[in-house]
Amino acid sequence: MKREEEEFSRQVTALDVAKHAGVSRSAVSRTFTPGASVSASTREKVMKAADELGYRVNQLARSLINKRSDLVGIVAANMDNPFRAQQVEHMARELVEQNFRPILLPAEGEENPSRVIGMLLEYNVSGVIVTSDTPPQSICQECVSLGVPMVLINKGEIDASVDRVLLDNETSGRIAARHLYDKGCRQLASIGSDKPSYSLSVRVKSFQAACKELGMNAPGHFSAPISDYNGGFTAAEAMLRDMPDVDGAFCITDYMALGSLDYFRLRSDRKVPDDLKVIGCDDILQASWAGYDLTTIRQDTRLLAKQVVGALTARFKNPLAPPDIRMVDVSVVERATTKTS
Amino acid sequence: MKREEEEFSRQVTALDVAKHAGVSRSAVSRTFTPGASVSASTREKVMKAADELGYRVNQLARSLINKRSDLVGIVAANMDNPFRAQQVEHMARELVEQNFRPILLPAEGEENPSRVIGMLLEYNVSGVIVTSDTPPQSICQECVSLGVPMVLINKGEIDASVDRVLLDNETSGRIAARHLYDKGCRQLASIGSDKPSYSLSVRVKSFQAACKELGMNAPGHFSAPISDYNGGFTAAEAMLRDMPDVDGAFCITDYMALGSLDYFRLRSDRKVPDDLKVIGCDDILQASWAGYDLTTIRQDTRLLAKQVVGALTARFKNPLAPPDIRMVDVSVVERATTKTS
DNA sequence: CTGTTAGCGCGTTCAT
DNA sequence: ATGAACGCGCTAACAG
Repeated sequence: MKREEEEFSRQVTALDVAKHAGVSRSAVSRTFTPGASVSASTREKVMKAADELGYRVNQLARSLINKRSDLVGIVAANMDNPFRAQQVEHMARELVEQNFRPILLPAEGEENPSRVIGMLLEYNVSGVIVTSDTPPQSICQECVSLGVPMVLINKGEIDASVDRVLLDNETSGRIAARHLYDKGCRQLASIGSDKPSYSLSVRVKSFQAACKELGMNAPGHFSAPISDYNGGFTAAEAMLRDMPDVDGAFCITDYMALGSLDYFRLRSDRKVPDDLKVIGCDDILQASWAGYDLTTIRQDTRLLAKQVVGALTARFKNPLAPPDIRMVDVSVVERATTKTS
Repeated sequence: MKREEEEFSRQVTALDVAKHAGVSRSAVSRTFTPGASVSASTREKVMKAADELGYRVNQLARSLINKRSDLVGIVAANMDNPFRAQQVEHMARELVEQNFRPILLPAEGEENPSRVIGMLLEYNVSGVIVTSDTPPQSICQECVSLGVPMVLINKGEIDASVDRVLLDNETSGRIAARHLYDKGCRQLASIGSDKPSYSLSVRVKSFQAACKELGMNAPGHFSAPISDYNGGFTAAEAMLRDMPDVDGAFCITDYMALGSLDYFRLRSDRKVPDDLKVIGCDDILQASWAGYDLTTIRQDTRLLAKQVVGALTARFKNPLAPPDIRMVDVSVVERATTKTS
């Protein structure tokens, strides 16, 4: 079935197959073009010849005509964050599933954005997905102004007419406040980042609003330069110092929550959940580890990925449609850090 | 400088630039071809016109001629493992740096390998990088038999004539044994996976050999189905049950070590490092977290990435060279889990 | 339903 | 150094 003799010869082309099958080049092309009209007999002949020769369509040549490469750029940063890594993996998986090819472009802030832009534009990517704490503005603007379909994940501050997928941050904050309240906490605080992204600041604001509605004192807010483990660690320290009577904390990401939990356990005398209850957001894998067992608000990254790719394909079909904003539902996963004694 | 009026018009081509600059199309082509001969004056004219029109070379068309797409497939699985995620990120970064485009293909075991192979071959990838606990054999074989340059990371069992980059697993195991010995441990054990990859089994074997050389009892070995957090957790349980006098453990990956540490802390009365010392391997980010503070053997993923891309480019230059095997040095990072009291 | 023809955007001869 | 012509592998529009 397979012949391996021509390792270093030129790749087999549609013409080769055509000759071998005794048909025309177009017949071959049509056989491999989804919506085409070929008789069953010729199709069979072509398939046989193609199989014997080990023929594969050259998508590069095809996309030169179709004007769509089916390449999709994933611009991602902060992949040390487990949530981000999982996001990227599921996105890539979903893209492959839908017959797109994910090309991964790591990009921290504004580090060599021109190179990334070049990769995107010179390869005629069909679309771009951006997921990053600090999305590279210049990349987004360039794509938008050139009409390259783009989907932003959990970004809201960019006012441009761009498709977005975001989890229900509004509800997340409210759920967090409500959950802590139900568990008997009355002195709440939130732990976040100095320069929060849109998503993260919405979480804090809705958390604060919900606290007010529930008739609690205005919650404290403590933040660190970066929303990672160390950030959670240091913010937790600040919290206990400046707000000693805190009895419930909402960490805007699980990644920070892990740091906070370790601070409480290792550097303070507060016992979680007895003296202090903690709730996070994202439901990263680590949250379910026995060492943390963190109550959190789940974002289903698999669903998120589906929504993102869905938004992208919708945009392909209708490039002129108004910007699409999709919301992903959230739900509480109750674990040990908010248990009542 | 930039003109954004033609969002939905066809992309600007080299011919457009040629007309605009009053030169021939070849002149434009030459201007954007690294090793070409163009006079400074025409080059300047071309550049000006290109800039005004927002021209960018169409790499897809270019690669149709060059027969090299500069696309490099990264076939990766188990990206929940932080070490793997970091590896992928650094690889992608290095590839972009070297002007390749990483296309990310998540692949667990033998799940739809034909789709992945299609993505690789139909897009004429210049090369493939494989990193996975369970590398999809069929993909590798297909690529090898078709002469697609491939680099395997930390894989050794595949005998084919393929380039490989591996960290010094041999030394890792010896260092682990020696380090535990130096810290006063005498009853050692290793924690690993039921079906270890090449790398992981070498680590265990060299660990055992080193124990013997040091005159210690033969170390125990305990394993779990998967080399992840939960695997480390359950293997630790088995270890304490079957080998109660153990005083030093070598976890073949940090990912497992985290699970083991949590088991010791939460489900046993052994104190680390007083009753039991632990050393891991990889130096993932979590190992440095205050909650774990794990002594480990570092693999520099940045360096690894450089080696991988280096091996790939070397292969491009000389397709017929004998298989290249590159070793990455390791070093101990001493933290709390092996401290002496 | 089939084969023929004409490009897609580009690099590279081959003359000048 | 420069322009004209050709071809990379493929699809689409056109005739039969």
